Amino acid sequence: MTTVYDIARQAGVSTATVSRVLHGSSLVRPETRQRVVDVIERLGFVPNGSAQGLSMRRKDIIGLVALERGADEIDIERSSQLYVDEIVHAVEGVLRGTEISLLLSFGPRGESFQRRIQTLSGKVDGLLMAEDVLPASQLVALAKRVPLVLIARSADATGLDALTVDNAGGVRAAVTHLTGVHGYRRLCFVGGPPDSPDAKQRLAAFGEAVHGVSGCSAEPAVHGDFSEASGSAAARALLARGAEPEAVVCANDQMAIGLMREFWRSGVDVPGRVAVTGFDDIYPARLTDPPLTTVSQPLRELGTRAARRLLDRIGAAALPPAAEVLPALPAAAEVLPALPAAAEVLPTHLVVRGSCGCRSAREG
Amino acid sequence: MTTVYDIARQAGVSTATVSRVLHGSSLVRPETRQRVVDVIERLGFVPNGSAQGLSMRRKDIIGLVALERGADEIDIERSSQLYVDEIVHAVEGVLRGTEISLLLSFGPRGESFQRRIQTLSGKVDGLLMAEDVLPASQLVALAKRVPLVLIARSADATGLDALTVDNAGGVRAAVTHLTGVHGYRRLCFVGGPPDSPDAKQRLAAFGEAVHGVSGCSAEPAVHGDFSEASGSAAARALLARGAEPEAVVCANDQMAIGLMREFWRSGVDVPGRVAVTGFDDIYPARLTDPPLTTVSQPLRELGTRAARRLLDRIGAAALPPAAEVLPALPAAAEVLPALPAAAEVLPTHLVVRGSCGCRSAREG
DNA sequence: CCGGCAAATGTAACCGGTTACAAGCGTAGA
DNA sequence: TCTACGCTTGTAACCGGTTACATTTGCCGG
Repeated sequence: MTTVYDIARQAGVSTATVSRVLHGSSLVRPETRQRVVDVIERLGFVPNGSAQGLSMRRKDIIGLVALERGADEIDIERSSQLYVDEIVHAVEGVLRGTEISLLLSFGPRGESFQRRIQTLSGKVDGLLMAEDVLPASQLVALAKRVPLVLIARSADATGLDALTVDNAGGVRAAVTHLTGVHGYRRLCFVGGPPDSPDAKQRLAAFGEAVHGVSGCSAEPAVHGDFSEASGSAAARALLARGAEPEAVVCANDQMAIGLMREFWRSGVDVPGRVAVTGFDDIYPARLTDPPLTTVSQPLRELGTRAARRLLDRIGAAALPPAAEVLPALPAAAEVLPALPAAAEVLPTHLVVRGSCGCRSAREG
Repeated sequence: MTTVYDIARQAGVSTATVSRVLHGSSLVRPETRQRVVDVIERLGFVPNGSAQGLSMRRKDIIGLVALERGADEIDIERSSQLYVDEIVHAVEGVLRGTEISLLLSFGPRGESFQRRIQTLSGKVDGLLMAEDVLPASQLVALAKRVPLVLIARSADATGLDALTVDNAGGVRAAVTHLTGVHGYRRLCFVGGPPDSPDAKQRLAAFGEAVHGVSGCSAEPAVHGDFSEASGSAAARALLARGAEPEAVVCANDQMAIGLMREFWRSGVDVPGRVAVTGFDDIYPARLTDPPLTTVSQPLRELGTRAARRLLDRIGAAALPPAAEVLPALPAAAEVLPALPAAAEVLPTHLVVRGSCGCRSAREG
């Protein structure tokens, strides 16, 4: 491979000058610069990232680590990753105005993945980590070596930067709607996998919310794994109980969709006989029949904020002007300058469509 | 940050020994190894990726570059990226059995993105590149510096490794079904953006396929950008023409969904009045009403193969046993050992559901 | 008790950039 | 003509690992 030394030789200058040209230093005489640029272009030279990283003590790479759930499943169940994908794109969007690139790693949780994360942490300037990939102890150890921002982490990781969405508020809004507007009293919750902090929070919030409504009872929850298949299974479990509930609150959209389809197959009318709500507001939620009433979470915003927070921590040189990157929720971001490690909670909101019993045109 | 020198000093050995321990060399006396390991664990040492990369002439990172279409759009139109996301996960899956990690970069095409790719190419051992991100000339230049595998690239990049799906065959299958089974004769194509090689191939194939059926006519195509919104627009354009076609073949599912929804709003029955087909078989295609008849492409397979091909090129040390990673299409992969640069085309197949006019239970 | 060989460990060069510091050069002012 | 100063450029150390080669140590048979 060609190196700065090659360039230097061919242009008749020293490597220092080549380096200056590469960085647009103003200390180079225009004609010298031109000579160097010519050679660089002719040889198609691109500096070695490792050498640069070593020398500058800065790799211009950040990492994103997340769980991969049910990766080996046979079918298209992939869509359960929509969550992560959305965040990936949001982060990438922030990085776009930057020299920094994104290194990512998904894994099934376990020792092997933990080792992967260790290695990865040596290749990056900072790390975004979603959900409970690592135990809290390892997290703080890691945070000592490399800037770390947590996404959708359960509350155990105190003292670290963390972003979450208001799961409790979302579930509360759904329950309030179902009980207040529609008057349902016998509700049931379909929960997610135990390794999801979001799922846990939603379950807990459901219990409390139902408890707060007089005459309202929570039937024993059914538990799935966020996949559509597990939603269908939940529906069957519910039907097997005999008297199904008036309304089912699902921990995510995926399962709500599976549930509705299974009900449909069994001839159970939604929302006539059973009302259903989801959580996430993923794209297909608008497409189902009836369209799904669900809690929308600001995934994009979550990713964007997490990325910006991390870059701040790293002390990234070139943050884009920040204008127009965060059109929504304009305040709060400016409160950060002091940058105390802090947990930030982003709002969620109920999107009322048809599956709760509300009349709705088939609109998005 | 702690370095091998720190470890060496504290363990009372030389850096060479530390390095040997890190790599599990058998030349270290067990008790010495233990002493070093203890220090490493106590200090939470992780080797600096840049230094390692520089020294080993190998960064253990590969890159994935793809277009980000309509990134700035206001709404959830994100789902048009489903294509890339699927491939990302497939590639990640291959890398999981490896020391290598994935660096990715999406961008809107243009000079700024091209510079980003240059920089990125200095940070990786190899590159996967989707669609027509770079002009062919730059591609060959790039391929000289770093192993390169193309995904869904148009045919202009000859002599380079490339993976594609059989777009023509898929469209042909759809047209054959619509004309043969259902007897439609007046067909129309809704095309994708001009910067998508897939879109171009599908359009061309449509023309040829229709031409091959006697009495069959192709009405002037409408062009969208792969987004659902542009599908709706296409529907309106079609309706404005007066006599709508008997069947509409869409270049992707996204647009087919938008089209169907717009038809529904306008009271045009699908498939009663107009039949519709898509391309891709993304997850929501099963959920629409009627469920979408579409051409399925093996995205996962595409990503997996591309990744393996690249790793082969790099000469990656630790490829997983290859068993069980590629359950489908078992042959052909073994033909590679010689590794001539080659274009490989993966098969597509028609998934018949309801939107073409076939009776169908609302199953997946 | 010693030469010789194998195993274990250390020394130092090298990977390819960056940059503090030194040095060269041209010109303006004395 | 000489000095000083500013603009360009070069020299070489350093970033943190790896590894060829040299060296030390331990153990064997002679």
